[in-house]
Order: sequence, then C-alpha cells, then structure tokens
Amino acid sequence: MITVSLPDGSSRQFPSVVSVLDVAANIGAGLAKATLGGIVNGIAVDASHLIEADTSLVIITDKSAQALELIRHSTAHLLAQAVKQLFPDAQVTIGPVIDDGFYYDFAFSRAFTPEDLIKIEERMQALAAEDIPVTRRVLHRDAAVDYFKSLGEHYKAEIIQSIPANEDLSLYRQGDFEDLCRGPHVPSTGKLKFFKLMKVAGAYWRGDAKNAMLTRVYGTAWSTKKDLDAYLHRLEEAEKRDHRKLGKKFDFFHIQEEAPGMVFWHPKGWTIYTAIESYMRKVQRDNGYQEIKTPQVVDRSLWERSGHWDKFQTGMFTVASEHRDYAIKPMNCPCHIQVFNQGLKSYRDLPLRLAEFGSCHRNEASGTLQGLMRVRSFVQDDAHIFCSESMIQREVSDFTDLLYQVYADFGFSDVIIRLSTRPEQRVGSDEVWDKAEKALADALNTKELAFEYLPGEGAFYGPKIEFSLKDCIGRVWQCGTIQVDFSMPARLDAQFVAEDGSRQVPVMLHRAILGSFERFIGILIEHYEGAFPAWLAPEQVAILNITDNQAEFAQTVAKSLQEKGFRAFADLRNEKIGFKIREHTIQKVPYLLILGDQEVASGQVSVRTRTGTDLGTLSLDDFLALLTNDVANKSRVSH
RNA sequence: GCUCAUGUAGCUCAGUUGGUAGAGCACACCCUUGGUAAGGGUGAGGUCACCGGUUCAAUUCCGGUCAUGAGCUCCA
Repeated sequence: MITVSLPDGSSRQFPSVVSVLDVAANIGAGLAKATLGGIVNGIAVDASHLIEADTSLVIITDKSAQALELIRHSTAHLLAQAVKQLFPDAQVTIGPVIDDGFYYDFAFSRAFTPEDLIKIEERMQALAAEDIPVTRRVLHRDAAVDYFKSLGEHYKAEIIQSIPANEDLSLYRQGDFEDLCRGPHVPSTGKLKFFKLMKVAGAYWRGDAKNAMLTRVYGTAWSTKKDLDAYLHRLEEAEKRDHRKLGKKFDFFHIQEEAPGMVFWHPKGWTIYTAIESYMRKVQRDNGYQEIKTPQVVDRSLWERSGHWDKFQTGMFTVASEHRDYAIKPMNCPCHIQVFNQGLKSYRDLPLRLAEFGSCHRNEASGTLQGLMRVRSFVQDDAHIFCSESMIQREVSDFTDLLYQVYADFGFSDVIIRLSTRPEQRVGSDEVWDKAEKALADALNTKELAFEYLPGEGAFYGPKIEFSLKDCIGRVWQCGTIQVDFSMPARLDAQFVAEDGSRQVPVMLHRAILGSFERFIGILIEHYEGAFPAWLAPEQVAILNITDNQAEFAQTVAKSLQEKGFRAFADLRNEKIGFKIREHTIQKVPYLLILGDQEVASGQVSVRTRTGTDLGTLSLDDFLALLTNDVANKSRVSH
C-alpha cells in the first residue's frame, strides 16, 4: 500500500506504484485533465513521475504558482522543436526560463529574422495543436554525449561533457524532437496554449564575448489568455513611460549624433537636475560632508598610479597637449585623495568626508549606451570617506540610513541590495579582502537588510554594496553604492598621524546615493511618468488668464509666487481657457491658477490640479500655504 | 565591441514595386476675448541620416559609415 497525502490534509491509498497523473485521475477526471505536473516531497516532477513509496503530493495545474515554470520551460522546448523542423541545420544550445517567459539559443549559419519568428511561432502553434505526448528517459552521461554527437548537436554534447562523468541524465522527447533537460515538463504539447515569440537577439555562447554569437529567440508564455494579454498590455504601458519618449514630450533633454551618450539638458530638465542637486547639497551638508571640486582633466601619471590606466585605458577619453598625456577624469577618487593629501592629517580629522558633484567621462562601448541610463558623460553625487578600519561599519551603517532617507524623499521604497565580492583581477591581499567583505556584510546584517551576494563582481580595489532601483519595465539599475577600498589610499600615498604618533594609511569608502544624476533622473521620469511631485516639478504653477483683461493680475500673481521661490509662470496667450488647461495638464504642471474677471474682482485665485481636481477659489495666501506644504512634503504627493 | 532591426518636416508617422514626397500636431500670420482637457482660416517648412556604387535617373536597389532601439559582453 502506498499512501499519498495531499495539501488539504486528506490522503489517498493505492495498492501499487502510481503516477502523479493516476493520483489526479483518482481524485477526479477534471483534475487529471488539468494536471501539468506535481510536487513530490517538495521537488517538482512530471505528471508521469511514479510514486513508489508513501509521500506528500501537490498536484500542479494551470492554477498553481509552479505552473508557469513548467509551461515556460516546455514552451522553450516547443520552440526548439519548431526551429529544428524549419531549420534542420540549426543546433540547439540552451533554453532556460526567465522572468515572464523563456529564451532559447540556437547556433545557425545566420541570425533569425522577424519573418522567421512568425513562421516559427506558427509551427509552434501547430505542434501544440497536435497535443504530442512529452516523454522522459534516462541516459548515462557518456551515452548522452555520443547520442547528441550523432545528432550533430555539438553544443549540446559540450554541455553534457561538462557534467560529472558518472551521472545519469534525463532526456525529454516530444515527437521528432528530443532534448537534454532536467525537467519537469508538461505531459503533452497541448498544454501549451498562451505563448508568443517576442524578439530575436544575439547572445554569446556561454556568455563569453570570445565565443561564437548565437541567435537567441525570446518568448513569453502564460497559463491563461488573460495573463498573456495582461502581460502584453503591461509592456505597452511601460513603453509609454520610457524616459526617452517622455524626455522629448516634456522637453527635458535630448541627445544627438555629435555627442553620443552625452546629454543636452533643456531648461525644464535642468530645473529638475538643479532641484535635485540643491537637495543633495543640503543633505550632504547636514550629514557631515564637505563639498569640493576637482579638475576635469588630469595627467595620465595619476591614473597610472591609481591603477585605472592599466584596467580601463580604453574606457578613458584622452587629451594630448604640449608633450603631455591627460585623461578626462573617469572618476573622482584619485583627485579626492589629492585633496586629502594636502596638509598633514591627524586621526582627529577622521572620518573625513569629501563630496563632489563630480563630472565624469567614460568611453563606454557604443552598444551599451541607453538614453539617460547608460551615458558617457555623467555627474556622480560622489563622496569619499577617509577613516580608520574601526570606523568602517559605523560609516557604512550611517550611509545606509542616509540612502534610505533620500530614496524615500524621492518616492522609492523598493531597493535591491547586492554585495559584490572580490573579482579575479584585483589589487590587495586576500586578508584585506576578507576584512572588507566582512565589514560590509556586518553592516547590512546589523540593520537586518536583505541582500544577495554577487561573487566576483567587486571593483578591482575592493568589495561593494550596490543599491538598485527598478525601471518601468522591471530592469534593475544600480544607483547607490558604497565600496571599501584598502588599496588606493596606499597607492596614492594617503596618510594620517595616529594617536601614537605613527603614520598610518586611511581606509577609503567610495560612496554615492543617486549614482549619477543622469540615470537617477531617467528612473524618476519613468517612476512618476513625468508627473513630478511639486518639489521637483520643473514648472510648479501655471497661471492662466481667461481674457486679456486679467493679464496684469496674472503677471502680478506670477511675480509674487516667483518671489517666494516657486517656479510659476503666466500663460497669457490668446487662447481659450480650455486649450490652456489641456496643454498644461498634459505637461503635468501640478497647479493651474485660472484667473477671470471674478478673480480679479475678489483678488483671489481659482485653483485646479493636474489631476483635474477643483480646489476652489482661494486667497493667494491660502494657496501659498498649500503650495508650501506640498513642496515641503517631498514625495508625499497630495494631489 | 558583437548580433539583429531602424533612420522621411521640430514631433508622431504615412508613402514611393527607381521618375526628388504627404498627414496630424507644433510653428508664423490673420480672425476670434472665449470660465475649467483641443475655436477658425491662411502660410511657411524636407539634399528622405551621411559617403560611395549600379542606373538615363536613387529617398527607393547594393556596399560602407554614423546614430538610435532590443539583446549579449562590459560597467572603475
């Protein structure tokens, strides 16, 4: 007798070995039909998986959370089957599940075209309609290598060869197609109904740029049509928030061919920029930072000593003049050490926090540029904290508090934290790296902040914590960072006099909260969809007269708001009031003041918000109070 | 940098199976002074990204370059 216990607490008994599907059928024919797989003792398995001993079982149907994983994985196989039928010379490689879908990489004599994609998807639909059973078999590793070699699937054979020699491997077959796969998979292709191929792209074999370029097909798959449609709709919505589109629509900035990856800020965009800069300047001043400014162009020798020339030479813009070679600074740290090095520092000076809105240029590879998110010319809200080892954890902790406070003011609460550890190419002893990595992890753990490790992703001089925010389509962008550096201060001869009179080398913490103004503003544009909270809005109040009769009053109101420091302007154009309201509403100006003869007579203003709310007729003082309050509350938008 | 796609008026886009192009919005001028999301008329505006090639003729076909987009690689 085999007892299978189910999630609802009940159990079923069977005289002998049963499959997951048998159990489902025993419970009900409807359930059996909907069964995609199962979870046996916590491990996902095929519907055909045989239960040979007492166990707990969760049946996976299209309603289950685990269904998507199965469906997407099986849809990737369906894609490979279709490709092999249409392009027999294409070799399969790998096809994993990713967020919202899957991809499959193929080695083929040419890249697939969008037209190919349509044909492939049609073939997939046909194969799904055939409802071909998906079956599993097990092969010994070496037999599997021979098998795939015999099929001409050299990439697959290479993958299998890298698996330990004595392991057995599972293969899944559907009709004429068989693939190496850990599984599990849906029982038949008929279970795959709601999928769509999204795009083709290139991708390097095994993610290494030295390897061959494969052709990758991305797809999405869902368990219901509703979910698929919702996903496609979500993408459309996200596209509307694209900061490049909105940057044009709101006249924030532009980028043009003559300066790829470098931003021309327009008045409105620059107003946002300067609002953020003023805010950050105050935040830093209030938190023990001293602001400095260092040169844009620095002799090559400094970069050689700092180690940057060695590692990032091709990423630096250089300038030659009078037989000297300079680099346009790609980062600020070596310059900050020069400031630190002026005058003899005492342990009493530590921690010394030097901040700079540092303009940097990096010659990023052309293919990596992306709107404001990845640029060649950018300004970091950079600072370096010179301190002793014993101060590290405290400084990291204080920094983290500050970062969360700043992010909250900008309306972000969802922060992704990652700790990057020592890379292969690095400076400094393992002992030093041990200490640095531990100091960062300890600071996060003490604050009970969840984080994930990124092994080998640290900077060449030290480990780092990265704080990332998501853009509108879920892409994650690193913004804040704090990095421990035990190396560069020594390389550039930074010293301080310790309590006992000895000379010691300070530890340097590199840190930024926004990361770069460019990227951060890009994320803000998408986050708010251009409707910035009042404190950041490039135009806070639009004053609209109904006829020329109120022009003078409108200008008086505008002037008095401007004198209080608000960004207000009068729109005196000879247009109907509805036209002006529409225009400034679309431009997301938080407050519209409508002035007609009534307002002139009473000396009041009629207030409408960009969301269409009528706040009634207020005295100018009452409106000022409302506006002041709104601006002071930062991201807590009231309208 | 690699793979693929794209590049037409200020913006969003149509179009030309090779005979130098069109709409809407924006812009200029005129009429309209209108109370909460588009009043009307007229007009101007393009070396069809750039450089070559094929052709009687290229915005259209071919090659290259640059830029942009997606993905990969990279990111001090």
